[in-house]
Amino acid sequence: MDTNDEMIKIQNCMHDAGFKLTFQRQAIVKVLLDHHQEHLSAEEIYIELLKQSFSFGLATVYRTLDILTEMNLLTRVSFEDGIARYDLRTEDRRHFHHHLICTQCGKTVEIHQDLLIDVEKLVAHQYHFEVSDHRLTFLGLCADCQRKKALGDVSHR
Amino acid sequence: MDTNDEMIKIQNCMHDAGFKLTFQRQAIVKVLLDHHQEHLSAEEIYIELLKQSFSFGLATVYRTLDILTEMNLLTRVSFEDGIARYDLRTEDRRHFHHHLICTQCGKTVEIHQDLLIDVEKLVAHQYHFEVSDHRLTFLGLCADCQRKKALGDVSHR
DNA sequence: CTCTATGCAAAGGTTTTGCACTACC
DNA sequence: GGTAGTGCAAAACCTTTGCATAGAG
Repeated sequence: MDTNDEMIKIQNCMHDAGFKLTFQRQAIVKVLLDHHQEHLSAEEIYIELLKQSFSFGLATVYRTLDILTEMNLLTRVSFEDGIARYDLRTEDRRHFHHHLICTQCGKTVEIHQDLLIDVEKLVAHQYHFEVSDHRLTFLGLCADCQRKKALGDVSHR
Repeated sequence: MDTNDEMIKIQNCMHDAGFKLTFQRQAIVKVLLDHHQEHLSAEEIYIELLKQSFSFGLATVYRTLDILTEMNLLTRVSFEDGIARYDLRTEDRRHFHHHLICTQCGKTVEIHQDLLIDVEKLVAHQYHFEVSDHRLTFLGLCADCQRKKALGDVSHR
Protein backbone atom coordinates (compact mmCIF):
# COMPACT_ATOMS: atom_id res chain seq x y z
CA MET A 1 0.00 0.00 0.00
CA ASP A 2 1.47 3.37 -0.85
CA THR A 3 1.96 6.24 1.56
CA ASN A 4 -0.83 8.28 0.11
CA ASP A 5 -3.39 5.52 0.44
CA GLU A 6 -2.36 4.96 4.03
CA MET A 7 -2.57 8.66 4.72
CA ILE A 8 -6.12 8.71 3.47
CA LYS A 9 -7.00 5.58 5.38
CA ILE A 10 -5.71 6.99 8.64
CA GLN A 11 -7.46 10.27 8.04
CA ASN A 12 -10.69 8.43 7.42
CA CYS A 13 -10.27 6.50 10.64
CA MET A 14 -9.73 9.69 12.58
CA HIS A 15 -12.64 11.37 10.90
CA ASP A 16 -14.95 8.43 11.55
CA ALA A 17 -13.97 8.46 15.20
CA GLY A 18 -15.07 12.07 15.38
CA PHE A 19 -11.66 13.73 15.47
CA LYS A 20 -11.08 16.85 13.49
CA LEU A 21 -8.62 16.78 10.66
CA THR A 22 -6.43 19.65 11.61
CA PHE A 23 -3.39 20.74 9.71
CA GLN A 24 -1.19 19.75 12.63
CA ARG A 25 -2.55 16.23 12.83
CA GLN A 26 -2.09 15.71 9.15
CA ALA A 27 1.51 16.85 9.31
CA ILE A 28 2.20 14.54 12.24
CA VAL A 29 0.66 11.55 10.49
CA LYS A 30 2.73 12.36 7.42
CA VAL A 31 5.92 12.35 9.45
CA LEU A 32 4.96 9.00 10.95
CA LEU A 33 4.33 7.53 7.51
CA ASP A 34 7.52 8.93 6.03
CA HIS A 35 9.58 7.51 8.86
CA HIS A 36 7.66 4.36 9.62
CA GLN A 37 10.80 2.29 9.98
CA GLU A 38 12.47 4.54 12.51
CA HIS A 39 10.48 4.39 15.74
CA LEU A 40 10.49 8.10 16.31
CA SER A 41 9.92 9.56 19.74
CA ALA A 42 7.57 12.47 20.31
CA GLU A 43 10.49 14.86 20.39
CA GLU A 44 12.00 13.49 17.20
CA ILE A 45 8.69 13.97 15.45
CA TYR A 46 8.57 17.51 16.78
CA ILE A 47 12.08 18.22 15.50
CA GLU A 48 11.21 16.75 12.11
CA LEU A 49 8.26 19.14 11.95
CA LEU A 50 10.51 22.06 12.82
CA LYS A 51 12.85 21.03 10.00
CA GLN A 52 9.90 21.20 7.66
CA SER A 53 9.29 24.72 8.95
CA PHE A 54 6.14 23.83 10.79
CA SER A 55 6.22 25.24 14.22
CA PHE A 56 3.68 23.98 16.60
CA GLY A 57 3.64 22.80 20.16
CA LEU A 58 5.19 19.64 21.46
CA ALA A 59 2.01 19.14 23.48
CA THR A 60 0.07 18.81 20.24
CA VAL A 61 2.43 16.09 19.10
CA TYR A 62 1.85 14.19 22.32
CA ARG A 63 -1.89 14.67 22.09
CA THR A 64 -2.02 13.44 18.51
CA LEU A 65 0.10 10.43 19.34
CA ASP A 66 -2.25 9.62 22.21
CA ILE A 67 -5.23 9.73 19.90
CA LEU A 68 -3.61 7.49 17.33
CA THR A 69 -2.53 5.08 20.04
CA GLU A 70 -6.03 4.98 21.46
CA MET A 71 -7.37 4.20 18.01
CA ASN A 72 -4.87 1.37 17.68
CA LEU A 73 -3.29 2.92 14.63
CA LEU A 74 -0.09 3.39 16.55
CA THR A 75 1.74 1.35 19.15
CA ARG A 76 3.84 2.77 21.91
CA VAL A 77 7.06 0.84 22.30
CA SER A 78 9.69 1.45 24.90
CA PHE A 79 13.23 0.31 24.47
CA GLU A 80 15.66 0.61 27.32
CA ASP A 81 16.13 4.36 27.44
CA GLY A 82 12.78 5.16 28.98
CA ILE A 83 11.63 7.28 26.07
CA ALA A 84 8.36 6.34 24.41
CA ARG A 85 8.65 5.58 20.73
CA TYR A 86 5.91 4.88 18.25
CA ASP A 87 5.26 2.31 15.57
CA LEU A 88 2.63 2.67 12.92
CA ARG A 89 0.37 -0.30 12.92
CA THR A 90 -1.20 -0.72 9.56
CA GLU A 91 -2.82 -4.03 8.75
CA ASP A 92 -0.19 -5.47 6.49
CA ARG A 93 2.60 -4.59 8.86
CA ARG A 94 0.93 -6.00 11.91
CA HIS A 95 2.46 -9.25 13.15
CA PHE A 96 5.35 -8.97 10.74
CA HIS A 97 7.60 -6.80 12.66
CA HIS A 98 10.22 -7.50 15.28
CA HIS A 99 13.33 -5.70 16.48
CA LEU A 100 17.00 -6.52 16.70
CA ILE A 101 18.92 -4.22 19.04
CA CYS A 102 22.69 -4.26 19.08
CA THR A 103 23.91 -4.02 22.67
CA GLN A 104 27.23 -2.61 21.48
CA CYS A 105 26.35 0.22 19.09
CA GLY A 106 22.67 0.59 19.97
CA LYS A 107 21.51 0.22 16.38
CA THR A 108 17.96 -1.02 15.95
CA VAL A 109 16.93 -3.08 12.96
CA GLU A 110 13.42 -4.06 12.06
CA ILE A 111 12.66 -7.42 10.61
CA HIS A 112 9.51 -7.99 8.68
CA GLN A 113 8.70 -11.61 8.89
CA ASP A 114 6.30 -13.36 11.17
CA LEU A 115 8.36 -15.69 13.28
CA LEU A 116 5.76 -16.43 15.88
CA ILE A 117 2.81 -18.12 14.25
CA ASP A 118 3.48 -21.45 15.91
CA VAL A 119 4.47 -19.90 19.21
CA GLU A 120 1.25 -17.92 19.37
CA LYS A 121 -0.83 -21.01 18.81
CA LEU A 122 0.98 -22.73 21.61
CA VAL A 123 0.41 -19.81 23.98
CA ALA A 124 -3.28 -19.65 23.11
CA HIS A 125 -3.80 -23.32 23.87
CA GLN A 126 -1.51 -23.79 26.79
CA TYR A 127 -2.24 -20.59 28.70
CA HIS A 128 -5.79 -19.87 27.54
CA PHE A 129 -4.63 -16.47 26.39
CA GLU A 130 -6.17 -14.90 23.31
CA VAL A 131 -3.24 -13.22 21.60
CA SER A 132 -3.97 -10.02 19.73
CA ASP A 133 -0.45 -8.76 19.27
CA HIS A 134 3.11 -9.43 20.24
CA ARG A 135 6.40 -7.67 20.83
CA LEU A 136 9.58 -9.49 20.13
CA THR A 137 13.00 -7.99 20.57
CA PHE A 138 16.35 -9.67 20.27
CA LEU A 139 19.39 -8.24 21.98
CA GLY A 140 22.85 -9.11 20.81
CA LEU A 141 25.61 -8.14 18.42
CA CYS A 142 24.99 -6.86 14.93
CA ALA A 143 27.21 -8.06 12.10
CA ASP A 144 29.41 -4.92 12.24
CA CYS A 145 30.05 -5.19 15.94
CA GLN A 146 30.79 -8.89 15.68
CA ARG A 147 33.47 -8.02 13.15
CA LYS A 148 34.88 -5.19 15.26
CA LYS A 149 34.94 -7.41 18.29
CA ALA A 150 36.84 -10.11 16.39
CA LEU A 151 39.42 -7.55 15.19
CA GLY A 152 39.71 -6.03 18.68
CA ASP A 153 40.40 -9.39 20.23
CA VAL A 154 43.37 -9.81 17.90
CA SER A 155 44.94 -6.35 18.11
CA HIS A 156 44.61 -5.76 21.87
CA ARG A 157 45.24 -8.15 24.76
CA MET B 1 17.86 -22.91 43.79
CA ASP B 2 16.42 -21.52 47.01
CA THR B 3 16.17 -17.88 47.91
CA ASN B 4 18.92 -18.02 50.46
CA ASP B 5 21.41 -19.54 48.04
CA GLU B 6 20.59 -16.89 45.47
CA MET B 7 20.96 -14.18 48.07
CA ILE B 8 24.43 -15.41 48.91
CA LYS B 9 25.33 -15.76 45.26
CA ILE B 10 24.28 -12.21 44.48
CA GLN B 11 26.10 -10.88 47.51
CA ASN B 12 29.25 -12.68 46.43
CA CYS B 13 28.95 -11.19 42.96
CA MET B 14 28.63 -7.72 44.41
CA HIS B 15 31.49 -8.27 46.81
CA ASP B 16 33.74 -9.64 44.07
CA ALA B 17 32.99 -6.61 41.94
CA GLY B 18 34.18 -4.41 44.80
CA PHE B 19 30.83 -3.13 46.03
CA LYS B 20 30.22 -2.85 49.72
CA LEU B 21 27.57 -5.04 51.27
CA THR B 22 25.53 -2.44 53.02
CA PHE B 23 22.42 -3.13 54.97
CA GLN B 24 20.37 -1.21 52.41
CA ARG B 25 21.65 -3.21 49.46
CA GLN B 26 20.93 -6.47 51.21
CA ALA B 27 17.38 -5.40 51.98
CA ILE B 28 16.81 -4.36 48.37
CA VAL B 29 18.16 -7.62 47.00
CA LYS B 30 15.92 -9.49 49.42
CA VAL B 31 12.86 -7.64 48.16
CA LEU B 32 13.84 -8.47 44.60
CA LEU B 33 14.20 -12.14 45.44
CA ASP B 34 10.97 -12.31 47.39
CA HIS B 35 9.06 -10.72 44.54
CA HIS B 36 10.93 -12.10 41.58
CA GLN B 37 7.77 -12.81 39.64
CA GLU B 38 6.33 -9.35 39.97
CA HIS B 39 8.49 -6.96 37.98
CA LEU B 40 8.64 -4.32 40.63
CA SER B 41 9.47 -0.75 39.80
CA ALA B 42 11.92 1.27 41.85
CA GLU B 43 9.10 2.95 43.69
CA GLU B 44 7.34 -0.32 44.44
CA ILE B 45 10.54 -1.68 45.92
CA TYR B 46 10.85 1.47 47.98
CA ILE B 47 7.28 1.10 49.25
CA GLU B 48 7.89 -2.55 50.08
CA LEU B 49 10.88 -1.47 52.16
CA LEU B 50 8.77 1.11 53.96
CA LYS B 51 6.24 -1.61 54.76
CA GLN B 52 9.03 -3.59 56.33
CA SER B 53 9.84 -0.53 58.43
CA PHE B 54 13.06 0.22 56.66
CA SER B 55 13.22 3.81 55.79
CA PHE B 56 15.90 4.84 53.40
CA GLY B 57 16.12 7.00 50.34
CA LEU B 58 14.57 6.28 46.99
CA ALA B 59 17.87 7.37 45.45
CA THR B 60 19.58 4.44 47.12
CA VAL B 61 17.08 2.08 45.57
CA TYR B 62 17.81 3.51 42.14
CA ARG B 63 21.54 3.35 42.72
CA THR B 64 21.39 -0.25 43.85
CA LEU B 65 19.26 -1.21 40.89
CA ASP B 66 21.77 0.48 38.59
CA ILE B 67 24.59 -1.53 40.08
CA LEU B 68 22.74 -4.80 39.75
CA THR B 69 21.78 -3.96 36.19
CA GLU B 70 25.36 -3.10 35.33
CA MET B 71 26.44 -6.45 36.72
CA ASN B 72 23.84 -8.20 34.60
CA LEU B 73 22.13 -9.63 37.63
CA LEU B 74 19.07 -7.59 36.82
CA THR B 75 17.36 -6.58 33.62
CA ARG B 76 15.46 -3.39 33.10
CA VAL B 77 12.22 -4.00 31.29
CA SER B 78 9.78 -1.37 30.19
CA PHE B 79 6.19 -2.15 29.54
CA GLU B 80 3.93 0.48 28.09
CA ASP B 81 3.55 2.81 31.03
CA GLY B 82 7.00 4.34 30.81
CA ILE B 83 8.08 3.15 34.24
CA ALA B 84 11.22 1.04 34.48
CA ARG B 85 10.69 -2.35 36.02
CA TYR B 86 13.23 -4.94 36.94
CA ASP B 87 13.63 -8.66 36.44
CA LEU B 88 16.10 -10.76 38.33
CA ARG B 89 18.25 -12.62 35.93
CA THR B 90 19.61 -15.71 37.56
CA GLU B 91 21.09 -18.36 35.32
CA ASP B 92 18.28 -20.84 35.37
CA ARG B 93 15.67 -18.22 34.64
CA ARG B 94 17.45 -16.69 31.68
CA HIS B 95 15.85 -17.43 28.33
CA PHE B 96 12.89 -19.11 29.95
CA HIS B 97 10.81 -16.16 30.64
CA HIS B 98 8.25 -14.28 28.58
CA HIS B 99 5.27 -12.10 29.41
CA LEU B 100 1.58 -12.19 28.71
CA ILE B 101 -0.15 -8.86 29.27
CA CYS B 102 -3.91 -8.62 29.29
CA THR B 103 -4.99 -5.50 27.43
CA GLN B 104 -8.27 -5.45 29.34
CA CYS B 105 -7.34 -5.79 33.00
CA GLY B 106 -3.62 -5.10 32.73
CA LYS B 107 -2.61 -8.28 34.48
CA THR B 108 0.86 -9.55 33.63
CA VAL B 109 1.69 -13.23 33.69
CA GLU B 110 5.12 -14.73 33.32
CA ILE B 111 5.67 -17.90 31.40
CA HIS B 112 8.74 -19.95 31.99
CA GLN B 113 9.38 -21.92 28.91
CA ASP B 114 11.75 -21.21 26.09
CA LEU B 115 9.64 -20.75 23.03
CA LEU B 116 12.26 -19.20 20.85
CA ILE B 117 15.08 -21.66 20.33
CA ASP B 118 14.28 -22.18 16.67
CA VAL B 119 13.46 -18.56 16.04
CA GLU B 120 16.80 -17.45 17.47
CA LYS B 121 18.68 -19.80 15.22
CA LEU B 122 16.86 -18.42 12.23
CA VAL B 123 17.65 -14.83 13.22
CA ALA B 124 21.30 -15.66 13.74
CA HIS B 125 21.63 -17.18 10.28
CA GLN B 126 19.39 -14.97 8.28
CA TYR B 127 20.34 -11.59 9.74
CA HIS B 128 23.88 -12.31 10.90
CA PHE B 129 22.88 -11.22 14.36
CA GLU B 130 24.44 -12.90 17.38
CA VAL B 131 21.56 -13.15 19.84
CA SER B 132 22.43 -12.86 23.51
CA ASP B 133 18.97 -12.32 24.92
CA HIS B 134 15.40 -11.74 23.92
CA ARG B 135 12.23 -10.08 25.12
CA LEU B 136 8.94 -11.53 24.14
CA THR B 137 5.61 -10.12 25.18
CA PHE B 138 2.18 -11.16 24.05
CA LEU B 139 -0.73 -8.76 24.31
CA GLY B 140 -4.26 -10.01 24.36
CA LEU B 141 -7.05 -11.23 26.58
CA CYS B 142 -6.50 -13.38 29.64
CA ALA B 143 -8.88 -16.22 30.35
CA ASP B 144 -10.90 -14.17 32.85
CA CYS B 145 -11.42 -11.27 30.50
CA GLN B 146 -12.36 -13.58 27.65
CA ARG B 147 -15.08 -14.96 29.88
CA LYS B 148 -16.25 -11.51 30.99
CA LYS B 149 -16.32 -10.32 27.41
CA ALA B 150 -18.43 -13.30 26.36
CA LEU B 151 -20.90 -12.59 29.17
CA GLY B 152 -20.95 -8.88 28.41
CA ASP B 153 -21.76 -9.49 24.77
CA VAL B 154 -24.85 -11.38 25.85
CA SER B 155 -26.18 -9.08 28.58
CA HIS B 156 -25.62 -5.73 26.87
CA ARG B 157 -26.22 -4.64 23.27
C1' DC C 1 41.43 5.55 58.52
C1' DT C 2 40.04 5.82 53.86
C1' DC C 3 37.00 5.71 50.43
C1' DT C 4 32.57 4.29 49.05
C1' DA C 5 27.61 4.56 50.04
C1' DT C 6 23.83 7.11 51.90
C1' DG C 7 20.21 10.72 52.49
C1' DC C 8 18.33 14.72 51.28
C1' DA C 9 17.09 18.08 48.19
C1' DA C 10 17.59 20.06 43.99
C1' DA C 11 18.03 19.43 39.03
C1' DG C 12 17.09 16.84 34.83
C1' DG C 13 14.31 14.97 31.27
C1' DT C 14 9.88 13.36 29.51
C1' DT C 15 5.01 13.69 29.47
C1' DT C 16 0.58 15.78 30.98
C1' DT C 17 -2.53 19.49 32.12
C1' DG C 18 -5.02 24.14 32.63
C1' DC C 19 -6.51 27.87 30.33
C1' DA C 20 -7.26 31.37 27.01
C1' DC C 21 -7.41 31.49 22.11
C1' DT C 22 -8.16 29.51 17.40
C1' DA C 23 -10.24 27.13 13.74
C1' DC C 24 -12.54 23.08 12.00
C1' DC C 25 -17.12 21.25 10.99
C1' DG D 1 -21.35 29.66 15.98
C1' DG D 2 -20.29 25.94 18.96
C1' DT D 3 -17.13 22.64 20.26
C1' DA D 4 -12.98 20.41 19.87
C1' DG D 5 -8.09 21.46 19.11
C1' DT D 6 -4.05 24.39 19.80
C1' DG D 7 -0.12 26.81 22.10
C1' DC D 8 2.10 28.14 25.91
C1' DA D 9 3.67 27.65 30.38
C1' DA D 10 3.32 25.42 34.51
C1' DA D 11 2.86 21.08 36.80
C1' DA D 12 3.55 16.29 37.40
C1' DC D 13 6.16 12.48 37.02
C1' DC D 14 10.19 9.37 37.11
C1' DT D 15 15.06 9.34 37.50
C1' DT D 16 19.69 11.27 38.27
C1' DT D 17 23.05 14.15 40.62
C1' DG D 18 25.71 17.11 44.11
C1' DC D 19 27.20 17.46 48.46
C1' DA D 20 27.78 16.80 53.28
C1' DT D 21 27.58 12.92 56.42
C1' DA D 22 27.78 8.06 57.82
C1' DG D 23 29.65 3.55 57.74
C1' DA D 24 31.90 -0.70 55.49
C1' DG D 25 36.32 -2.80 54.72
